[in-house]
Amino acid sequence: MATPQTGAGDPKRSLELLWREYEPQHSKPGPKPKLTVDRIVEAAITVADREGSCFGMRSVSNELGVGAMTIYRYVPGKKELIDLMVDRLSRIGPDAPDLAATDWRTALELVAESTWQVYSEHPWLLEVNQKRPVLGPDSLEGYDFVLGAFDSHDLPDREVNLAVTGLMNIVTGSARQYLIRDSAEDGPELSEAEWWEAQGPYLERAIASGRYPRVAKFSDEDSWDLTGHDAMRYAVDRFLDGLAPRMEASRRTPS
Amino acid sequence: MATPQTGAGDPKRSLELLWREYEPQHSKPGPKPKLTVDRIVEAAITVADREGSCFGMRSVSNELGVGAMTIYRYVPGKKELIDLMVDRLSRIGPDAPDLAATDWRTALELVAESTWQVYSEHPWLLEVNQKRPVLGPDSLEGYDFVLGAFDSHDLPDREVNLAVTGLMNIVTGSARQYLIRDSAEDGPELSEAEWWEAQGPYLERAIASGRYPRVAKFSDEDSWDLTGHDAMRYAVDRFLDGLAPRMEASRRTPS
DNA sequence: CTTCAATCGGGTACGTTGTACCCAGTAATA
DNA sequence: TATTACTGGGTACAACGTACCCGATTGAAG
Repeated sequence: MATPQTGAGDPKRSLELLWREYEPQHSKPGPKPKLTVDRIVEAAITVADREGSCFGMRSVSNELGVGAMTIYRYVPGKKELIDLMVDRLSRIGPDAPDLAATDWRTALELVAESTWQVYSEHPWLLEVNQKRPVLGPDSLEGYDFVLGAFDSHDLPDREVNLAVTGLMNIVTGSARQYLIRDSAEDGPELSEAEWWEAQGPYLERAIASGRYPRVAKFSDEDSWDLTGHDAMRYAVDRFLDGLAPRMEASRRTPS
Repeated sequence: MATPQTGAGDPKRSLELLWREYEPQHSKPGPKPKLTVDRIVEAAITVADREGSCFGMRSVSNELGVGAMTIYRYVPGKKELIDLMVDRLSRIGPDAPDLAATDWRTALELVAESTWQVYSEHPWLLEVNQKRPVLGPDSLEGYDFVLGAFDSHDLPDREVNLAVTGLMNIVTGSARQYLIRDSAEDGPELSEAEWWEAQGPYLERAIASGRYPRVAKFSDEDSWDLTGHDAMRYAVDRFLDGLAPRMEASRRTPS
């Protein structure tokens, strides 16, 4: 229960794993390893997609058909494994467009949409609590990729950083609100409709009490049923609206 | 480990608890209850502030000086308790200003700042994964309070909803990035400085590899050390910049 | 006052989690 | 062939949420 955190136990080992600096060409005694870190990470992602963020290490072992403790020969612990999984999922595909060749706004919208897509496919990502930024090779490449959207502008470096961080945080924040419920409904929890049906009478009574006048004023309309994607797009759109004048002012002249 | 979710087990009981519709005036046989739900919620918040989101039910019992299972006489389970804690923390103080009497922009900035403050004081809130919106009395009152910022405007209800949701998601998203690390460092985890010191060599080597040209181009500056609050403010400011023309266009004439 | 019944707090115990530890088997080197 | 490092598998433990039981307590009914 209750969301223990994801940080890094032994940072040295964790970073070695992230940057794949291990495996001394394997001319050591002993049997050859049956697994690889990458296979474990891939299997763990599969399991997490199925079981949600509360996936168990035993499930990962099972997915790989090995003993429960075998994984620990490759990965120091669950926290480090999650770090690897997170970094893996921020890998950008080979068919990614060149953001530098695109208008800055459509480029950033594209980044937001594709990030949203990743969250849709792996909602457990939103339930993971990273104590420290992971910054593995794939994350770094993703960041580098996004920076391409600012290539033809002279926005100060610091502000570029702020803009990218802000955009990602907007997408992540919106996704958390709306996508978490899609992941791994374990057991006797109820559906969306059932929840609102149960909650309805209480809300009606509360609104009828007059203690929430402003909510009451527009509660009977369908102003409520907005999808998560709508919410994300609205926030991103307003954010980009606000960013626009600064981008235009810093547009680099083609000289 | 790994973030099991917060939803609602039995919705009926959970909602009764949220709306405090229990306790039939106590003219029943049996000993008088030693505790109240509110005392439990308060104690649980104290414990969570100290131990982080991975606080244990036994710690709450201990804080109250009762047996481990006694809490379960009042609250069906941990998930429901967390729901109550979350709702409790979105209560607005009695000294809250009247947003309707304030300029819309400063009003929304105030909302963002005070939300940030709540997260600063209770970082474990950011680690909690709510599967369904809680919408208890305090949350609803908080929402009603925020709606006051739009009183003197004619923005469509749906867009008001989108704007408020967006603002909250921006604050929450930013807070998650930067505030989670402050909560409950349990055991042999390392400090911020140690982490960056350990990560530094890897990043330098990665950047030197030339695979991240854009990151390399502005990595040696101090464009990186932005505080979480800076990041939040930048995102909120751009969002409000983008919202501004729509707010101005919908300003209600004093007639 | 006695009896009944409902409800209290406390204690014990179970299943599940991450993972520390031990052990027998394997393969490269001397 | 003997040595030695390393493998995967199994057992075991502490901590967790919580189901369950039990004696004690207190109001209502006779």
